[in-house]
Amino acid sequence: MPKHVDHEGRRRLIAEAVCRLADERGLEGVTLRDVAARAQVSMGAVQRCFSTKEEMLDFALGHVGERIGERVRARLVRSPAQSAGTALGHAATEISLLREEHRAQARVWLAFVAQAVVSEPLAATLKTNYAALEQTFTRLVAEALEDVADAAGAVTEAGDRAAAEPLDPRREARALLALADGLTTHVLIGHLAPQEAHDVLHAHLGALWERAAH
Amino acid sequence: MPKHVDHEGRRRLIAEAVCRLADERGLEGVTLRDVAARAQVSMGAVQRCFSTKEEMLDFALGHVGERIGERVRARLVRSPAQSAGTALGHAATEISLLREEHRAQARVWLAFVAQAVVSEPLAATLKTNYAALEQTFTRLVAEALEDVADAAGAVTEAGDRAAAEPLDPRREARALLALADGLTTHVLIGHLAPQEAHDVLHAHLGALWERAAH
DNA sequence: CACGTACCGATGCGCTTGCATCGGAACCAT
DNA sequence: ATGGTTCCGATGCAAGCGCATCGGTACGTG
Repeated sequence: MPKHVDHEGRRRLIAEAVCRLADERGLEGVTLRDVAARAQVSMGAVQRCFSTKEEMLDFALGHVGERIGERVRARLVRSPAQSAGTALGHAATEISLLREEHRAQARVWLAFVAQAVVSEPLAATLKTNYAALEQTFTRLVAEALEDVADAAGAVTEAGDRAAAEPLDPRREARALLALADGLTTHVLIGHLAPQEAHDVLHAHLGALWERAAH
Repeated sequence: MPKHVDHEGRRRLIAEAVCRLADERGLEGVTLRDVAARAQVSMGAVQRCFSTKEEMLDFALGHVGERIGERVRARLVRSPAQSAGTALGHAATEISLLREEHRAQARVWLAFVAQAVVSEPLAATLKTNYAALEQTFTRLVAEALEDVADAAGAVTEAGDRAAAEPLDPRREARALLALADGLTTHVLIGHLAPQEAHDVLHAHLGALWERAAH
């Protein structure tokens, strides 16, 4: 058995080079040669790790998706003492990628989303990620709504609670996810300032609590 | 004075060819040769209309933006008899590009948004369009909120009206716009069905009326 | 210590891209 | 008619692309 290298590690290394390039010049500006140069490996090494360019991009997308998912999860375990409501707020803020240091991730994400519209493998990877996020957020919303409803119920002693439209946790999670994505996009193209997007997002969450409490 | 051709008309013709191609293969798949072929003109004609490819894409983006803006405006004047609230609902539905026949426009729009992140001219064109949309929606939201507040005020006779967080029309308009964009994106990549996105959007609007009426 | 195997980096190939060039066709004023 | 001007479509060109290939190198085993 001759020489052995850490293939998986190299794949991740290359994936991050892809991300850095996609951040700077967009996905169109990502070429095998530039990726190799940025990852400090030769072009042959890139080709041995991924049999085709699309496979490389797909892996890079999965890599970014994992990082984002990890960040949300990390944020949740980092602030467990607080209420489910604030946890949801933190998760939503995290997923919006509004902070300057995550702007690059946001650009990469948007580039991949646009590409996924015309690339079936990318779309599949993307859908898996969104499905996981939706599940996480649905759970968070459900917990937060229960908390608020309980608190309100204790105060009004189970008073007038006949919502015209019942709050569906999954629907609210979907709204939150879509809103976060839309805000991220609008910040990226410069239509909104990060602070403005943050305000909109938290106003939406505030409205959600208000409705939950009646 | 020798031969003269309708330059502006040809530019629009080419812009629509660009859109058809961007819909099918994404913006990366748009080449001068394919555009020329699709628009039934020679490559030289394309080059005479636009001095560079980026200028062509920028014009095409402006073209799409106009079409979308026009559709929203047309929808508004088509249903003037109804309340400001339903008008806002129609406009929001229209801007979400959820209907199958507008899916192509949505794909093109998303492709341009992604490209604008790394292209300053495209970003400028995009920002202009979003600014106009935000203004339109802010006005619609303000009118709708007034209507609802008046109606609620008449019933409760100016009763308990101390919103914890006052409804800012512009902020609500921004939320609506971002939500619509996010939902459109999620439909495009197949994460949500059009019907599901429609439900989320109208649930959001419903919540807005509920809050406005207290 | 030497052998064979698995990896590496460089180079080549065919193709496509955006853009520049140019001879000829089409038009309007004279 | 006719001349001059404007437009057109084909072709050329250099650069860059993804991918395939191949001799050399370094490693782990017998």
